[in-house]
Amino acid sequence: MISFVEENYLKALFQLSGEDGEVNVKDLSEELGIKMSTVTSMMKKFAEKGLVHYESYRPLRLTGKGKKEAGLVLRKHRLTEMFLVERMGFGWEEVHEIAEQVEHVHAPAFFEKMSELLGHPKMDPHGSPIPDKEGNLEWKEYDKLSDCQPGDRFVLQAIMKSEDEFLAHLNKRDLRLGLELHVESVAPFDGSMQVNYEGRTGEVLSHTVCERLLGKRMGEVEELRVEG
Amino acid sequence: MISFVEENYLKALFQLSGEDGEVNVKDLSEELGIKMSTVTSMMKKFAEKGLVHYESYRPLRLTGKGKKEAGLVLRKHRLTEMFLVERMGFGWEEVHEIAEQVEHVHAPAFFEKMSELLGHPKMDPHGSPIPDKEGNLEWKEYDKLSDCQPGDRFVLQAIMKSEDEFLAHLNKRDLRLGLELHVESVAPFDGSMQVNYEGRTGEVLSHTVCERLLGKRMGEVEELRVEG
DNA sequence: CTAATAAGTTTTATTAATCAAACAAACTAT
DNA sequence: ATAGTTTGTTTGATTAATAAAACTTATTAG
Repeated sequence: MISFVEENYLKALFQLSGEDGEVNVKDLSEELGIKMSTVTSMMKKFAEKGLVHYESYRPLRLTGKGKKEAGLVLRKHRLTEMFLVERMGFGWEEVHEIAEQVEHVHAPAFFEKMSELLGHPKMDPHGSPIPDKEGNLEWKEYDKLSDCQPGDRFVLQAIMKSEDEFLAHLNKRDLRLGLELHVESVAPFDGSMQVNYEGRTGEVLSHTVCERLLGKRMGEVEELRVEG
Repeated sequence: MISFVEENYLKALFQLSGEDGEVNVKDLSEELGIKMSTVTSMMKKFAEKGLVHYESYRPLRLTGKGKKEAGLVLRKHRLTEMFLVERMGFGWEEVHEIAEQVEHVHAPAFFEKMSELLGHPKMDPHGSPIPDKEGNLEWKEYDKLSDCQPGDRFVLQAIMKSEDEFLAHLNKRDLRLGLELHVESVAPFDGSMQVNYEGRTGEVLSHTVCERLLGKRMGEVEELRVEG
């Protein structure tokens, strides 16, 4: 049986995984608010259980099994959030904390019922995907904001490597999932972008940030293209 | 903060408390499926925290604070059960297990929302009372089946000192909350009763059992009485 | 290329929850 | 009342999750 604590490690590993799937002990430690020494011991246990690939002094990587288990936790979290909003009348701000608790309930029928009552959603309302019953997450092909051109519109739907510090950075700029951005200009020198969105005008985002913002790119003339 | 495990001890203590409020270490141990030695140490900790009155070799008794905390756990459990049935479409048989998990969620707003959506019920559908937000259980004045006379009707609404062995005894006889019994006869010798209910005729219940079955007694002529 | 710094690991220790085994008190039945 | 049984306690050990401190490896800035 997978414990409360283990579920939290798994979820954090999953969310900190970037494109290469690598996670640093430090980031994991900070995300969970737990000392690195503790994380190291836990990761050795996880390696024993076949949940992560672990080698001393190298970054961590979830195994297939680890990804699946982590996906199941994320599924419980996202279904709970949606259920709280759509069926119980909570506001989106309130639900994260509650879902952090409910996601650790061991009762598959409970979450399947939620899924059923919500019409088996594959996405939450912000476009974040909900893993399926097997814990598999369909990684839809997101575009990166950093690949956009001046004039493009872009809907922010997911975040790569969402550790707390990064989320705080986005929060300070009122950037949240579901938002539509307009790319104003791109600096050829460092790849930083100037964008407009919901009230904010001329906000500058560094290339590092833009690379980690995922979503749907809609070029200026997209609507005019002919299919095929 | 009160832990998962502690909440289970509290709920069990509450449910095993009889009229005198006393609970044996043995019963608690069996109810929880935990060795007596472990229970003893835990009860010392509980005494430190002011949750039980503890003296070596004497029965346990919840303190006021203990009763309150236990009441809050029971509230979470009962509200969850009702919510699962009335708002999520589960059957009554399925919900106990799930509620055993959900009751340990630390999120007051979650349970208050359930209560609100259910119209702040004071009773669950079987007549078991739901403690209020402060954990206080309004001990309505139940009648005991053992105080009934031949000819009386009696609605079973609660059970005193509900340890597993006793519940199994009731289960074997298809006795469950919400049932209406008819008292056929009472043996003057040992106080055992012969009762009829839902299909069963002439079922004999010992005095010991009848003393622990609580509910509403409706004498033959109750309806004819004048108020005051 | 080093020296300094950052990241990661090891070792030792603590706390919570548990059990087994040995022991002690309380109850019971003749 | 006393022997036998049941109930409760103590002690010693175990496992999971954690931290502090000392140590090692990796990265980076001159």
